[in-house]
Amino acid sequence: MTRLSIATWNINSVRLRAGLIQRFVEERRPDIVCLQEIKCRNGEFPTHVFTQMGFPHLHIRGQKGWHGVAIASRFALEEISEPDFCPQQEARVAAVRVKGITLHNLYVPAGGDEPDTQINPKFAHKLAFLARMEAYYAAHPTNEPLVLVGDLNVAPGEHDVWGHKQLLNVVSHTPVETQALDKVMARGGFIDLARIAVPPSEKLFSWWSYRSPDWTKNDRGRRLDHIWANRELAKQFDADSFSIHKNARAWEKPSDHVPVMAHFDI
Amino acid sequence: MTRLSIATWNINSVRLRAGLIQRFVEERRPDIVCLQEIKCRNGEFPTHVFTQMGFPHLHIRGQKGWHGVAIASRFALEEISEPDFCPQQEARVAAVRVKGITLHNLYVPAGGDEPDTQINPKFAHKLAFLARMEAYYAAHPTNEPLVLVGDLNVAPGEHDVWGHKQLLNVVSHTPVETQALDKVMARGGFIDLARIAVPPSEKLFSWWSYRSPDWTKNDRGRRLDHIWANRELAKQFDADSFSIHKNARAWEKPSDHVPVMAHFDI
DNA sequence: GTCCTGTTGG
DNA sequence: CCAACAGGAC
Repeated sequence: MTRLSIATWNINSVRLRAGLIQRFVEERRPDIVCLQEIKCRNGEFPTHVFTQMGFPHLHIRGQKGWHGVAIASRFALEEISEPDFCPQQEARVAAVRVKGITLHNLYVPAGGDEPDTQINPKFAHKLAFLARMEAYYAAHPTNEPLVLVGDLNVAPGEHDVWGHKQLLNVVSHTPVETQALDKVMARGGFIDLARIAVPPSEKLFSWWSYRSPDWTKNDRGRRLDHIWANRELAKQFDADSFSIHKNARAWEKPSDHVPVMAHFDI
Repeated sequence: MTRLSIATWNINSVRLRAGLIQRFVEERRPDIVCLQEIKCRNGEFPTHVFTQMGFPHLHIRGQKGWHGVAIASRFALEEISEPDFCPQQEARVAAVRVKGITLHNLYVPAGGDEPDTQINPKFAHKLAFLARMEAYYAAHPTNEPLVLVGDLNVAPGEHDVWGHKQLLNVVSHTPVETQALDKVMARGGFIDLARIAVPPSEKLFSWWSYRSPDWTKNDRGRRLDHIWANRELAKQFDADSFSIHKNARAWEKPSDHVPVMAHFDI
C-alpha cells in the first residue's frame, strides 16, 4: 500500500506563477498537481520548471490566452480519451490514468455576471457544460477508481460561501447552478471529499476575489475548487490529510484561488 | 566655490525604473537628475524613492501614460515660468532655478517614422516644437547662467550617429532636424557641452534602440540626449568630468537611453 | 485586482 | 524590443 496525493489549483497564468507552484510543491510535496487557467499554449508551458520540481510527466491542454488545464505528475501518466464537456471546444478538460486511477481535471466556465441564460450566453454555456457532465457520468458508470478535480466555479453548499442569502442571485451560488452540480455528483456517484473531511456546517473556501484587498479581514470567500471521488476511490481517501492551502492567497502576486489537496492510500 | 553636477536621463517609465535611478545615483552621486518620459501623472511619481535617495526637492510635470518630465534635486528648487514649446500641450517641459542657475529640462517629440510634415503630423509637431524653441531663446537673451538639458530627439552631428549617410533620411538625423537644432543652439547662444569634452570627430551616443538585442556588438547608437549651457555658464563647465553612463544600457530591464552628466564649478 | 489580447508609440 | 492604453474576462 502506497500513498498518493493530488492537488488542484486554479493558477491564473502558469507562466506568471511558476514560482508560487514551486513554493507550494516544496511545502506540501504533492504527487500530482492539477492546474486550471494556465493561460498559455502547450508550447508556452514552463515544462522545465516542472521537470526540475520532480514532475517529468505532463499532460497539457493549452490554448492561446485563456483557460487551459494541465496535469503534472511524479508518476507516469497514461493518455485516455477525454470527455467532451465543452460546446465551444475550449481547453477545459484534461483526463489521464495514473497509478490505476482515472483522473479528470476540469475548468468549468465562470458564467459571466448575469445569472440569466436568455441575456447572458456565458451563463448558458456554463449550464450546458454542467448538463454535459451530468449526462456523461450517468452514461459511464465505473467500478474503477475515479477522481474528478478542478475549478468547478460553483460553491454548492450554504457554507461554501461567506453569505448564503447574499449570494443566492450571484453567479456561482444560484440555485440553478448548485442544483446542476448536485445532479452531476448524484448521477455520477461522486463524493465531495472536502465535506467528508470538514462538516458541511463549517465555512470552507478556496477562492477570494482580487477585488477586495482586505480579503483577509472579512473573509468573503467561496469554495469553487473541488476534489470528488467515486465510491470505489473514496474508500481510500485519508480525510485527516485533506487540506486547503489558504496561506497561498497571501503570497506575493497570488492567484485568487488556493490549492486544495487530498491524500489516498492505494 | 562649490561644485554642481547635473544629469539628464530619458528613463522610459520612472515607476518601472526607480531602482535603476537609485543605482545610477549611488554610483555617480549627481546633485540634480533631470528625467524625461516618466510616463506617469504627478501623483503616481515615486516621490518616496527620491526623498530616500537624498532628493527632497522635486519638480514634476507629469501626465497620464505618455511623456512627462521631472527634476529631482538635492538643493532647493525655485519655480519659474515655463516656456511654452508644445503646440499640443503635452508634458514636455520643466523649468526651475537652482543655485542661481536657470534649468530647462525638455523632451522634444520623437517625430514618428516618416520625415515628411505633409503625411506625418508627428514630424510636423516635432519641427514646430523646435521652431518654438528657437523663437523663445532668441527672444529671451540672458546673461544669467542657463542650462538646457533633455532628450532633444535629434542627433545633430555626423558622429552623433553610427552611420551618417545611412541615417540622413531617418527621423532624428535628417537635415531639416539637425539644421533646426543648430539654429536653436546658435540663436539661443548655447554651447553643446558634450562636444567641448569630446571632439566632434569622435563617435558619441546616448541611445541604442531596443529593437536590436545585439546593440553592444555593432554599437549602432545615436546621441539624442544633450546638455547645453549658455556662454555665461559654459565658463564654469568642467569638461574633464563630462560623462555618458553607457554601462546603464546593459543593466537589467534598461531604458534605451543612458544618463548624460556634466559638472560645474560655481 | 489582475491577466490576457490587441493597438499605438518609442 | 519595451512601454503605455483600451477592452474583455474572471
